[in-house]
Amino acid sequence: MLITKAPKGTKDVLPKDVYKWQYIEQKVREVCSYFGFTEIRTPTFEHTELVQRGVGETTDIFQKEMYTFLDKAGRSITLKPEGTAPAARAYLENNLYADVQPTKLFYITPVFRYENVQAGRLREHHQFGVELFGSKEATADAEVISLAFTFFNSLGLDELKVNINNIGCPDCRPNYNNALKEYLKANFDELCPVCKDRYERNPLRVLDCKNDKCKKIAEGAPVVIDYICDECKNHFEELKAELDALGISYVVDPYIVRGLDYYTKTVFEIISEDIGAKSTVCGGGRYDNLIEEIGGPKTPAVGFGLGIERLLLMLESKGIEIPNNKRKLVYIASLGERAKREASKIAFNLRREGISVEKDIMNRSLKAQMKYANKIGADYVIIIGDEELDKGVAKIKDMATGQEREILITDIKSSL
RNA sequence: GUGGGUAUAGUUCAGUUGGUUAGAGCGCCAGAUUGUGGCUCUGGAGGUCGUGGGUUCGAGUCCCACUAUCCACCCCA
Repeated sequence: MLITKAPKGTKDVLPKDVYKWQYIEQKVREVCSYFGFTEIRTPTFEHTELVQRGVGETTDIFQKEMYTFLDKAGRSITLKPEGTAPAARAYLENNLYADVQPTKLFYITPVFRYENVQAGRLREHHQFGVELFGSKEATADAEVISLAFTFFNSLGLDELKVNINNIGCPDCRPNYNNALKEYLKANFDELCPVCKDRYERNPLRVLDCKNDKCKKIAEGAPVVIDYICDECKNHFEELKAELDALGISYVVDPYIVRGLDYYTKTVFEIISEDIGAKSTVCGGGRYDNLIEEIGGPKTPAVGFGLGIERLLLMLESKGIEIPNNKRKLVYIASLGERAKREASKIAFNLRREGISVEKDIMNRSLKAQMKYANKIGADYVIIIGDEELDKGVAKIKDMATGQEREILITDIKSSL
């Protein structure tokens, strides 16, 4: 029973839908090439420690959503829950930082999180992601945001809601953390056990605790953006100026707190209200400490992740049709033993010349073959019976118009 | 981790206060003058009513559990 069911939160992409994925992937590659981003493919699983250092120990992802197991040699392995840490690891491992900078990468990859399933939320989903290593400039942030923007536009999505925020850097975050802790201190005893832990390790996360009491306490808490240092403030202003210049409209949302610990300074997200639960389609930001955190040289970086399943839902809800350009298809209908054999030969030869050809492999009647040809959307049907065979001719029927004419078998290719 | 809905043919769904052989549309297959698709008509195949218990003379229908699935909270893409 269970073996005929894909695991919870996973989905098959069926032949009738594959063209949508191929179209999206094609657009990804196209737009990325315009921006000079090149593709990288990293493994499906990584050492658990990389993921741990990458997304951070205090995140939901690390604490309850990882697919982690021991391999046969006792190594702890985790299916990647996001694409940034693996890309950063590959950047380091392959010394890409030693090449000319910046390094601009993109990827399309499955990611895995053990979550409760709902509309637009799966346990395995696919992300198109982009990582720009080596630049600390706000123009790099804008480059990445504008890439996402252009990508959406290329699919016909233009009324986008881009939210941005700046959550500070290691220099100024402590100021904010202190202010926040000072604020939280009064009600420390009321906090849930998890938040008591967060209070020391990463107080920012207390702000998005699900516990009702914690939420209540967090309501009047100070906002990060009021506490950031001059450098962060300038960075933020520079980003806004850059986006203004590009004509990309955005909203400053001081409450964006991304769910990954590695973010510094810029964070942003692109929201879609109409794909079931209101949700993020694209989320990203700057992470200037991650590379160093996982053992590399201090390297500024910025990137985003974009959920392809959610993107598909969004396109559907907006009524945007994805083009499905089918190839011209020929069906060879045959009647009689000799004609059947001849049909096989003709099909084989045409296929080797780059034409899409189908023929009967079900031993059906001519009528049934015609029906089949119609159902699979054949543009032309070549009909061969023993009568035709004797004369060296075949009938060719244009399925759209219903018109039929007789041609020489040797002329089939030129008649299509 | 929390809450709610649903579970009957391949699919979308009916199924009357529990009562005999569980139905329809679509799809699939086959026929409707001998070698021709779409439209129409006719026929056919296909269901241990999610699984396991219980109540009852009798359960697709009522009760419980489990599982699956959908939706939402939270969080995320």
